[in-house]
Amino acid sequence: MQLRARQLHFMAETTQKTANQPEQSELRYEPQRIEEKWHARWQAEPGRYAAETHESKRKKYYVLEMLPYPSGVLHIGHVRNYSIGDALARHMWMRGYNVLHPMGWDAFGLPAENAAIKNQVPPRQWTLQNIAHMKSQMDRLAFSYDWSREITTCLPEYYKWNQWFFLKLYEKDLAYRKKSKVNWCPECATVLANEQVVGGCCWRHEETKVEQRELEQWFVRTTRYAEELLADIEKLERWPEKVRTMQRNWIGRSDGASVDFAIDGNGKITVFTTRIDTIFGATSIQVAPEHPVVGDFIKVDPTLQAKVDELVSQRQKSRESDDPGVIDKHGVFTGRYVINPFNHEKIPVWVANYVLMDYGTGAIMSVPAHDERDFEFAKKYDIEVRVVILPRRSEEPPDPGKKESPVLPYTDKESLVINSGDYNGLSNQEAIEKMTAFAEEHGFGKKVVTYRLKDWGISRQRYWGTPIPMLYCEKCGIVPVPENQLPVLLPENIEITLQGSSPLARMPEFVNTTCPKCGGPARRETDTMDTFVDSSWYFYRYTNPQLTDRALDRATVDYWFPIDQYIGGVEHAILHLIYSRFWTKFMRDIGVVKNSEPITRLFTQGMVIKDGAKMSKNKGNIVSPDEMVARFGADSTRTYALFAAPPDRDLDWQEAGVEGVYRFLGRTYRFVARHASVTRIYSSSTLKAGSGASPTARAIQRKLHQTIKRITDDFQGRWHFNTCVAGIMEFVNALYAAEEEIASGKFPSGALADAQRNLVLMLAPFAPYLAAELWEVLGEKSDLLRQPWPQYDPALAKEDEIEYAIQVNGKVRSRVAVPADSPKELVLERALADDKVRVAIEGKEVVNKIVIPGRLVNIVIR
RNA sequence: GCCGGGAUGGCGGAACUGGCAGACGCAGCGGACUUAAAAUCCGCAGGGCUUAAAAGGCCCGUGGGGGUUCGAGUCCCCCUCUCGGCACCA
Repeated sequence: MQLRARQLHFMAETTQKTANQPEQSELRYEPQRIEEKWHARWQAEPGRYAAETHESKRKKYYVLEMLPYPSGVLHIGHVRNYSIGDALARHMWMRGYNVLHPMGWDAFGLPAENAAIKNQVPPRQWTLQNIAHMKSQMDRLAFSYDWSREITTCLPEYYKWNQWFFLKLYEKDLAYRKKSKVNWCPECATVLANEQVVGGCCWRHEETKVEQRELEQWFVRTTRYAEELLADIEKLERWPEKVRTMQRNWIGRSDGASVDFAIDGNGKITVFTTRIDTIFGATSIQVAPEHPVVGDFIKVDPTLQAKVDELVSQRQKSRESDDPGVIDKHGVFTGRYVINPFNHEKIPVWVANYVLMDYGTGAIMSVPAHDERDFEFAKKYDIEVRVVILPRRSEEPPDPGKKESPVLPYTDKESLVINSGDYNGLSNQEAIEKMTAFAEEHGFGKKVVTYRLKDWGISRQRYWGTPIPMLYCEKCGIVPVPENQLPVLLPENIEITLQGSSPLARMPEFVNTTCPKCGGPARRETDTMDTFVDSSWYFYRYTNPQLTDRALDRATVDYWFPIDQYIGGVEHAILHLIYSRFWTKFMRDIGVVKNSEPITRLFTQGMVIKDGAKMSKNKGNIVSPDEMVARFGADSTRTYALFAAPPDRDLDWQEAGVEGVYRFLGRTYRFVARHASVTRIYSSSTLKAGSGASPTARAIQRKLHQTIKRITDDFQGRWHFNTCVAGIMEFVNALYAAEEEIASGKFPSGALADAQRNLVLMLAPFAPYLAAELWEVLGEKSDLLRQPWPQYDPALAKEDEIEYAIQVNGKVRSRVAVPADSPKELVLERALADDKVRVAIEGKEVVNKIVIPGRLVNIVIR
């Protein structure tokens, strides 16, 4: 507080001095003065960043940064994310696009409940306070958001539509209720989605082991769209390959067959396999401990129970071990047998700890010769290893008795099926086709496609979320809340604890209601929705957030969608982005939108690192944006966030680096302010090459157009904003180098005006405050945001003369300058005439001469 | 284990399609201005050898080893380390 007061006092002094003498060389760059002045002006102009309607004649551009959780304060990671998006938005505005650049709040979620318990503040109040503060931080950083479109997911105006969409999901049989084992985080006291379990622990509490509980849950049938979600990844050409791969793996399609093995006695066990071609090599069947058949077997042989329990506890232990990767394989022989439908052999049934109940059928056929896991298991329990496939037709079959390792997959065309009755001599692919057909024909198997993707469990036993709009009536069963009764309001004034069931369940006035079907007593669903529901479709709502009679307006959505550019952390590569893609497809199928994918181009920025570690509260290496803004200004903070590293890479935050950017902005400010009087009078003019104009001025102009090209290209392509900023620095350095001539008055005024105006325009996306100030200093009244982006002119960027490096055998021996566009012959002639080159090649035989236009000459001698 | 990034001066990074490695910035050193300091402005700066010194010259150098090429930080093969994701998926 004290420091701040002193700072302000000091600034007041200098401000007065410079205001009276703007041309003095001791001009100071005072970001606080400049930024507070423009901040006040812009705050008084709320419509400043508003997009035009969908009837606009301009081409649309929808740029979006992932909406934050209102935790209380912005951190540097946010600043980086938004600085990238804001630079792009401002650039696109200047390019004449109708830009949509909205912001909102992912405002439901557990931290608000925790804060409520800790500080005795209602979640709503806590959340809204945080939002107000973070919004003011964003404004201070001059992020160009259209706040008229702001959404806050915890407000009924928004979550009403979550509920409406849920009813639609239910109508389409895309939402269903089932009793299931769920991941339970004791710390959160709630259920976690599979996606929220990281290495057996809660994604929020990395130290907390997840438990299994059985509960009635609402699920969304994401698996119905598994195939389309997978196939459409191919269309996402402008997404990072990394994210596409992660999604492909997450969906995890595998093509195979199910095969029924008749149990010796009665019943059957159905296995899933991708390698039916190896079925003659199956020497046992393995089932998951949870497989229903295990219960049946136990009824017959109760002694089995204890053995299976032991197996399960072992698995639990392995899961809790530090290295969850490779666990020991354990198994229990059930004493029972099944019949292989292909060779009618009797093979044993085992219960194995590595077989997963929730993938495939929970049962596998074990082919030790051709699968590493099966091999390991077979060796341990002394089960027969039978080779049924050879990698090449030429190879001799190995002696199975001597085998020390599995023969492994062998899926190429050269493979050869052996020891398999009628199928001997086929390739692996042919065998798969024929065997599957045979199984289908005889009714004991069929072609099956399985996915790793599971349905999305959305029930949360928490208070601070969207109430699931369903009722339970004694007579009618599950009844959806009628649409005209939405929203089901989340009650206020509730006592929040982290114990057991949902806080809502302890509120009779919420729970007890009447059934809309029969009028009898009914209970409300007391679980709330996973907050990923809110973020699955929020970006659509930005197109028309004020609508009260429907979620979206089709014409408006069709105009803005898909999102042209989405920017956020890679940590959302799977969850958020798969749910969002799913939701879009679902909305398309109920006619709410027409597009099948929500996002055209995705950009995932790198993490912010400090002192070698990811910035986090735990590590105590948090940098506060407020502090940076107070010390160096918002412009320096933003520009540094872009300058320190390319946006897709991790960024090492160094305070000295921010100071460096601050110095650069100061240099820019002083130069422009010092020579503003010229620009205020003269209009910009361009110099023609070879017109006898000042060579210094031509050099500046050349550098200017080279810089314009560099930045313009980057915005459209690689986004290496670090080099864009470096380019502007170089340009400013060039202006300083020419300052003596400029001060002397020999420098053409029109050219100086041109350089200054364009410098400010190029700066505008990165340092909006300084750019606005300098624009005004240059006597401009117009809004910089709507100024056309500088036009690149190749003729003006072109060098008159090019310096070639002259190599002899690949080593630079000399340099010669030749006029640009010199023919190769001339360049070579000059190179060979060079003294140093002559010395280097004297008495040697020149075997090759290579001229790379505009770059170098390489003379190869022997 | 599998799938992706990455490794370049004291530090962050640049070199976009194989063509002068180290742009730009930080830290450092020297100078100008100043009574002085801060601020500012100008300059130097990968390592080594040669030289009284400078200029100049020579050699080495992009995690390690090999290869392709007139030419490799960039392409190919093998390896090391590191970060991120997934992990018994049948």
